Amino acid sequence: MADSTDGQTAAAVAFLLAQLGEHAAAKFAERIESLELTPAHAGVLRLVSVRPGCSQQVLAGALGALPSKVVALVDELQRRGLVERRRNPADRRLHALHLTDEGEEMLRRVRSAAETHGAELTRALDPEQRGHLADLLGRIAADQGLQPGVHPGYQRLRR
Amino acid sequence: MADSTDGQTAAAVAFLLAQLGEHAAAKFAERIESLELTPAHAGVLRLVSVRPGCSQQVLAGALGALPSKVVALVDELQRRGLVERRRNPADRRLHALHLTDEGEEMLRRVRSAAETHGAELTRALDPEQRGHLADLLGRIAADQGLQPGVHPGYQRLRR
DNA sequence: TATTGTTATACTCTATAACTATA
DNA sequence: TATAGTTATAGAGTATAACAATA
Repeated sequence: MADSTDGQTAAAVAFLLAQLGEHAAAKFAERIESLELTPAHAGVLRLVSVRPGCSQQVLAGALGALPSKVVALVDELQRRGLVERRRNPADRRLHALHLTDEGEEMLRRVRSAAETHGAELTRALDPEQRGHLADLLGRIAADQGLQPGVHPGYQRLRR
Repeated sequence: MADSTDGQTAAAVAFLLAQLGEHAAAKFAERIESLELTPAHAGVLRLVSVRPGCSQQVLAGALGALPSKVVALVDELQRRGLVERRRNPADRRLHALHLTDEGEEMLRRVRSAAETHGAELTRALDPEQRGHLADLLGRIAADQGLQPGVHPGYQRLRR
Protein backbone atom coordinates (compact mmCIF):
# COMPACT_ATOMS: atom_id res chain seq x y z
CA MET A 1 0.00 0.00 0.00
CA ALA A 2 3.00 2.30 -0.48
CA ASP A 3 1.16 3.97 -3.34
CA SER A 4 0.94 7.61 -4.32
CA THR A 5 -1.99 8.24 -1.96
CA ASP A 6 0.04 7.02 0.97
CA GLY A 7 2.97 9.18 -0.11
CA GLN A 8 0.71 12.20 -0.09
CA THR A 9 -0.64 11.21 3.31
CA ALA A 10 2.89 11.02 4.67
CA ALA A 11 3.70 14.47 3.29
CA ALA A 12 0.48 15.85 4.74
CA VAL A 13 1.32 14.40 8.14
CA ALA A 14 4.76 16.04 8.05
CA PHE A 15 3.19 19.36 7.13
CA LEU A 16 0.55 19.11 9.85
CA LEU A 17 3.19 18.23 12.42
CA ALA A 18 5.24 21.32 11.54
CA GLN A 19 2.14 23.51 11.52
CA LEU A 20 0.69 22.14 14.77
CA GLY A 21 4.08 22.08 16.47
CA GLU A 22 4.58 25.76 15.84
CA HIS A 23 1.04 26.44 16.99
CA ALA A 24 1.44 24.37 20.16
CA ALA A 25 4.74 26.02 21.06
CA ALA A 26 3.34 29.50 20.51
CA LYS A 27 0.23 28.79 22.57
CA PHE A 28 2.26 27.34 25.41
CA ALA A 29 4.55 30.38 25.42
CA GLU A 30 1.47 32.58 25.59
CA ARG A 31 0.06 30.60 28.47
CA ILE A 32 3.12 30.85 30.72
CA GLU A 33 3.55 34.53 29.94
CA SER A 34 1.32 35.26 32.93
CA LEU A 35 3.94 33.50 35.10
CA GLU A 36 6.54 35.78 33.52
CA LEU A 37 8.39 32.76 32.17
CA THR A 38 9.56 31.90 28.69
CA PRO A 39 9.58 28.28 27.44
CA ALA A 40 13.34 28.29 27.99
CA HIS A 41 12.84 29.25 31.65
CA ALA A 42 10.31 26.47 32.03
CA GLY A 43 12.76 24.04 30.49
CA VAL A 44 15.40 25.00 33.05
CA LEU A 45 12.99 24.56 35.95
CA ARG A 46 11.90 21.16 34.67
CA LEU A 47 15.42 19.87 34.07
CA VAL A 48 16.81 21.13 37.38
CA SER A 49 13.89 19.38 39.07
CA VAL A 50 14.67 16.11 37.28
CA ARG A 51 18.43 16.39 37.78
CA PRO A 52 18.95 18.33 41.01
CA GLY A 53 22.53 19.49 41.56
CA CYS A 54 23.38 19.40 37.87
CA SER A 55 25.93 21.81 36.46
CA GLN A 56 25.17 24.55 33.96
CA GLN A 57 27.15 22.68 31.30
CA VAL A 58 24.97 19.59 31.73
CA LEU A 59 21.93 21.84 31.57
CA ALA A 60 23.16 23.45 28.36
CA GLY A 61 23.70 20.04 26.81
CA ALA A 62 20.27 18.73 27.80
CA LEU A 63 18.46 21.88 26.70
CA GLY A 64 20.46 22.18 23.52
CA ALA A 65 21.24 25.75 24.51
CA LEU A 66 24.51 27.67 24.56
CA PRO A 67 26.32 27.97 27.91
CA SER A 68 26.15 31.74 27.61
CA LYS A 69 22.39 31.54 27.24
CA VAL A 70 22.12 29.29 30.27
CA VAL A 71 23.97 31.87 32.34
CA ALA A 72 21.38 34.50 31.49
CA LEU A 73 18.48 32.12 32.18
CA VAL A 74 19.83 31.01 35.54
CA ASP A 75 20.73 34.60 36.45
CA GLU A 76 17.12 35.60 35.96
CA LEU A 77 15.69 32.61 37.82
CA GLN A 78 18.12 33.07 40.70
CA ARG A 79 17.31 36.77 40.94
CA ARG A 80 13.66 35.79 41.31
CA GLY A 81 14.51 33.26 44.00
CA LEU A 82 13.44 30.21 41.99
CA VAL A 83 16.80 28.43 41.66
CA GLU A 84 20.00 28.39 43.70
CA ARG A 85 23.61 28.12 42.62
CA ARG A 86 25.63 26.10 45.13
CA ARG A 87 29.39 25.88 44.83
CA ASN A 88 30.66 22.35 44.66
CA PRO A 89 33.39 22.09 47.36
CA ALA A 90 35.07 19.24 45.48
CA ASP A 91 35.39 21.28 42.28
CA ARG A 92 34.82 24.96 42.89
CA ARG A 93 34.40 25.65 39.18
CA LEU A 94 31.01 23.95 39.12
CA HIS A 95 27.69 25.43 40.10
CA ALA A 96 25.30 22.81 41.39
CA LEU A 97 21.78 23.98 40.55
CA HIS A 98 18.80 23.42 42.84
CA LEU A 99 15.21 24.57 42.93
CA THR A 100 14.12 26.63 45.92
CA ASP A 101 10.71 26.00 47.49
CA GLU A 102 9.40 28.89 45.40
CA GLY A 103 10.95 27.22 42.36
CA GLU A 104 9.13 23.97 43.12
CA GLU A 105 5.90 25.89 43.50
CA MET A 106 6.49 27.67 40.20
CA LEU A 107 7.17 24.36 38.48
CA ARG A 108 3.85 23.04 39.77
CA ARG A 109 2.17 26.03 38.16
CA VAL A 110 4.02 25.38 34.91
CA ARG A 111 2.85 21.75 34.97
CA SER A 112 -0.69 22.85 35.62
CA ALA A 113 -0.43 25.29 32.71
CA ALA A 114 0.93 22.51 30.51
CA GLU A 115 -2.07 20.30 31.32
CA THR A 116 -4.55 23.06 30.61
CA HIS A 117 -2.66 23.83 27.42
CA GLY A 118 -2.76 20.19 26.35
CA ALA A 119 -6.46 19.88 27.09
CA GLU A 120 -7.22 23.04 25.12
CA LEU A 121 -5.06 21.92 22.20
CA THR A 122 -6.60 18.46 21.96
CA ARG A 123 -10.17 19.37 22.92
CA ALA A 124 -11.39 18.12 19.53
CA LEU A 125 -10.48 14.56 20.56
CA ASP A 126 -12.04 12.22 23.10
CA PRO A 127 -9.78 10.54 25.69
CA GLU A 128 -9.44 7.40 23.63
CA GLN A 129 -8.36 9.32 20.53
CA ARG A 130 -5.99 11.37 22.65
CA GLY A 131 -4.37 8.21 23.95
CA HIS A 132 -4.09 6.81 20.47
CA LEU A 133 -2.50 10.03 19.23
CA ALA A 134 0.00 10.00 22.09
CA ASP A 135 0.93 6.46 21.10
CA LEU A 136 1.43 7.25 17.42
CA LEU A 137 3.46 10.38 18.15
CA GLY A 138 5.54 8.49 20.69
CA ARG A 139 6.40 5.85 18.09
CA ILE A 140 7.61 8.48 15.65
CA ALA A 141 9.58 10.35 18.30
CA ALA A 142 11.30 7.16 19.42
CA ASP A 143 12.07 6.13 15.86
CA GLN A 144 13.47 9.55 15.05
CA GLY A 145 15.74 9.43 18.07
CA LEU A 146 14.16 12.32 19.98
CA GLN A 147 14.91 12.35 23.70
CA PRO A 148 11.76 11.90 25.78
CA GLY A 149 11.04 15.05 27.74
CA VAL A 150 14.04 16.91 26.43
CA HIS A 151 14.11 20.18 24.53
CA PRO A 152 11.15 20.78 22.24
CA GLY A 153 13.23 23.26 20.31
CA TYR A 154 13.56 26.20 22.65
CA GLN A 155 17.17 26.57 21.73
CA ARG A 156 17.72 27.75 18.18
CA LEU A 157 20.71 25.59 17.41
CA ARG A 158 20.83 25.77 13.68
CA ARG A 159 24.31 24.31 13.82
CA MET B 1 -12.44 9.75 31.82
CA ALA B 2 -11.26 13.34 32.15
CA ASP B 3 -9.07 12.22 35.04
CA SER B 4 -5.50 13.15 35.96
CA THR B 5 -4.09 10.47 33.63
CA ASP B 6 -5.90 11.98 30.68
CA GLY B 7 -4.67 15.45 31.66
CA GLN B 8 -1.12 14.18 31.59
CA THR B 9 -1.73 12.50 28.25
CA ALA B 10 -2.96 15.80 26.82
CA ALA B 11 0.12 17.62 28.12
CA ALA B 12 2.35 14.89 26.69
CA VAL B 13 0.66 15.20 23.31
CA ALA B 14 1.24 18.96 23.29
CA PHE B 15 4.88 18.45 24.16
CA LEU B 16 5.35 15.77 21.50
CA LEU B 17 3.70 17.98 18.90
CA ALA B 18 6.07 20.85 19.66
CA GLN B 19 9.07 18.54 19.68
CA LEU B 20 8.12 16.67 16.49
CA GLY B 21 7.04 19.84 14.74
CA GLU B 22 10.43 21.41 15.26
CA HIS B 23 12.09 18.19 14.15
CA ALA B 24 9.93 17.88 11.04
CA ALA B 25 10.52 21.51 10.05
CA ALA B 26 14.28 21.18 10.53
CA LYS B 27 14.46 17.96 8.52
CA PHE B 28 12.43 19.40 5.68
CA ALA B 29 14.64 22.49 5.57
CA GLU B 30 17.66 20.18 5.38
CA ARG B 31 16.11 18.19 2.58
CA ILE B 32 15.41 21.14 0.28
CA GLU B 33 18.83 22.62 0.95
CA SER B 34 20.09 20.66 -2.03
CA LEU B 35 17.60 22.58 -4.18
CA GLU B 36 19.05 25.78 -2.70
CA LEU B 37 15.67 26.70 -1.31
CA THR B 38 14.58 27.64 2.19
CA PRO B 39 11.15 26.65 3.53
CA ALA B 40 10.04 30.23 2.93
CA HIS B 41 11.03 29.94 -0.76
CA ALA B 42 9.10 26.70 -1.02
CA GLY B 43 6.09 28.38 0.55
CA VAL B 44 6.18 31.12 -2.08
CA LEU B 45 6.40 28.62 -4.94
CA ARG B 46 3.52 26.61 -3.54
CA LEU B 47 1.26 29.60 -2.98
CA VAL B 48 1.99 31.22 -6.32
CA SER B 49 1.13 27.90 -7.92
CA VAL B 50 -2.19 27.73 -6.06
CA ARG B 51 -3.02 31.39 -6.63
CA PRO B 52 -1.39 32.38 -9.91
CA GLY B 53 -1.34 36.12 -10.53
CA CYS B 54 -1.61 36.99 -6.86
CA SER B 55 -0.03 40.17 -5.53
CA GLN B 56 2.86 40.32 -3.10
CA GLN B 57 0.54 41.71 -0.43
CA VAL B 58 -1.76 38.71 -0.74
CA LEU B 59 1.28 36.47 -0.60
CA ALA B 60 2.53 38.18 2.54
CA GLY B 61 -0.85 37.72 4.17
CA ALA B 62 -1.12 34.04 3.27
CA LEU B 63 2.45 33.26 4.32
CA GLY B 64 2.22 35.31 7.48
CA ALA B 65 5.37 37.10 6.37
CA LEU B 66 6.22 40.77 6.24
CA PRO B 67 5.91 42.52 2.85
CA SER B 68 9.56 43.51 3.04
CA LYS B 69 10.49 39.87 3.49
CA VAL B 70 8.36 38.86 0.52
CA VAL B 71 10.23 41.34 -1.66
CA ALA B 72 13.53 39.67 -0.84
CA LEU B 73 12.10 36.18 -1.43
CA VAL B 74 10.55 37.07 -4.79
CA ASP B 75 13.71 38.95 -5.81
CA GLU B 76 15.73 35.81 -5.29
CA LEU B 77 13.26 33.52 -7.05
CA GLN B 78 12.92 35.93 -9.97
CA ARG B 79 16.70 36.23 -10.29
CA ARG B 80 16.82 32.46 -10.59
CA GLY B 81 14.10 32.45 -13.23
CA LEU B 82 11.54 30.59 -11.12
CA VAL B 83 8.88 33.29 -10.81
CA GLU B 84 7.84 36.30 -12.88
CA ARG B 85 6.54 39.69 -11.83
CA ARG B 86 3.95 40.97 -14.33
CA ARG B 87 2.62 44.50 -14.06
CA ASN B 88 -1.13 44.63 -13.82
CA PRO B 89 -2.29 47.13 -16.50
CA ALA B 90 -5.47 47.89 -14.57
CA ASP B 91 -3.56 48.83 -11.42
CA ARG B 92 0.08 49.43 -12.08
CA ARG B 93 0.98 49.30 -8.39
CA LEU B 94 0.42 45.55 -8.30
CA HIS B 95 2.83 42.85 -9.30
CA ALA B 96 1.01 39.77 -10.50
CA LEU B 97 3.16 36.75 -9.65
CA HIS B 98 3.47 33.69 -11.87
CA LEU B 99 5.62 30.59 -11.93
CA THR B 100 7.84 30.08 -14.95
CA ASP B 101 8.20 26.62 -16.46
CA GLU B 102 11.40 26.26 -14.45
CA GLY B 103 9.41 27.31 -11.39
CA GLU B 104 6.82 24.61 -12.04
CA GLU B 105 9.58 22.07 -12.43
CA MET B 106 11.19 23.23 -9.17
CA LEU B 107 7.86 22.94 -7.38
CA ARG B 108 7.54 19.35 -8.59
CA ARG B 109 10.92 18.65 -7.03
CA VAL B 110 9.83 20.30 -3.78
CA ARG B 111 6.70 18.13 -3.72
CA SER B 112 8.78 15.04 -4.34
CA ALA B 113 11.10 16.07 -1.52
CA ALA B 114 8.09 16.61 0.74
CA GLU B 115 6.84 13.09 0.04
CA THR B 116 10.22 11.54 0.71
CA HIS B 117 10.47 13.63 3.85
CA GLY B 118 7.03 12.49 5.03
CA ALA B 119 7.81 8.86 4.35
CA GLU B 120 11.08 9.11 6.25
CA LEU B 121 9.46 10.92 9.17
CA THR B 122 6.60 8.43 9.51
CA ARG B 123 8.49 5.27 8.60
CA ALA B 124 7.71 3.80 12.04
CA LEU B 125 4.02 3.62 11.08
CA ASP B 126 2.18 1.41 8.65
CA PRO B 127 -0.13 3.01 6.06
CA GLU B 128 -3.20 2.48 8.20
CA GLN B 129 -1.61 4.14 11.22
CA ARG B 130 -0.37 6.95 8.99
CA GLY B 131 -3.90 7.55 7.75
CA HIS B 132 -5.25 7.49 11.27
CA LEU B 133 -2.60 9.98 12.40
CA ALA B 134 -3.43 12.29 9.50
CA ASP B 135 -7.06 12.17 10.55
CA LEU B 136 -6.37 12.97 14.22
CA LEU B 137 -3.98 15.81 13.37
CA GLY B 138 -6.46 17.19 10.83
CA ARG B 139 -9.18 17.30 13.47
CA ILE B 140 -6.96 19.28 15.83
CA ALA B 141 -5.80 21.64 13.10
CA ALA B 142 -9.38 22.34 12.02
CA ASP B 143 -10.52 22.86 15.59
CA GLN B 144 -7.63 25.24 16.30
CA GLY B 145 -8.48 27.28 13.22
CA LEU B 146 -5.29 26.56 11.29
CA GLN B 147 -5.57 27.18 7.56
CA PRO B 148 -5.11 23.97 5.55
CA GLY B 149 -1.94 24.14 3.52
CA VAL B 150 -1.01 27.59 4.73
CA HIS B 151 2.13 28.67 6.51
CA PRO B 152 3.65 26.04 8.79
CA GLY B 153 5.38 28.80 10.71
CA TYR B 154 8.10 30.00 8.41
CA GLN B 155 7.35 33.55 9.31
CA ARG B 156 8.44 34.44 12.81
CA LEU B 157 5.58 36.73 13.74
CA ARG B 158 6.00 36.92 17.48
CA ARG B 159 3.87 40.07 17.54
C1' DT C 1 -5.21 60.54 1.02
C1' DA C 2 -4.53 55.52 0.67
C1' DT C 3 -2.08 51.52 -1.06
C1' DT C 4 1.75 48.57 -3.41
C1' DG C 5 6.09 47.59 -3.55
C1' DT C 6 10.70 48.87 -2.12
C1' DT C 7 14.63 50.45 0.53
C1' DA C 8 16.88 51.86 4.72
C1' DT C 9 17.31 51.62 9.52
C1' DA C 10 16.92 50.07 14.14
C1' DC C 11 16.54 46.32 17.11
C1' DT C 12 16.60 41.76 18.95
C1' DC C 13 18.82 37.37 19.25
C1' DT C 14 22.13 34.20 18.54
C1' DA C 15 26.68 32.60 18.09
C1' DT C 16 31.55 33.34 18.75
C1' DA C 17 35.13 34.33 21.11
C1' DA C 18 37.77 36.40 24.82
C1' DC C 19 38.45 36.30 29.94
C1' DT C 20 38.53 34.52 35.16
C1' DA C 21 38.82 31.18 38.36
C1' DT C 22 39.64 26.92 39.34
C1' DA C 23 41.62 22.32 38.31
C1' DT D 1 46.93 22.85 29.77
C1' DA D 2 42.02 22.12 30.19
C1' DT D 3 37.36 23.14 31.88
C1' DA D 4 33.10 25.83 34.14
C1' DG D 5 31.25 29.83 34.15
C1' DT D 6 31.02 34.58 32.70
C1' DT D 7 31.24 38.71 29.88
C1' DA D 8 31.74 41.22 25.60
C1' DT D 9 31.34 41.50 20.80
C1' DA D 10 30.07 40.53 16.19
C1' DG D 11 26.84 38.78 13.09
C1' DA D 12 22.24 37.30 11.39
C1' DG D 13 17.72 37.95 11.13
C1' DT D 14 13.52 40.52 12.14
C1' DA D 15 10.51 44.28 12.59
C1' DT D 16 9.75 49.23 11.91
C1' DA D 17 9.46 53.00 9.41
C1' DA D 18 10.50 56.03 5.64
C1' DC D 19 9.98 56.44 0.55
C1' DA D 20 8.46 56.43 -4.57
C1' DA D 21 4.95 55.23 -7.72
C1' DT D 22 0.32 54.76 -8.59
C1' DA D 23 -4.50 55.02 -7.47
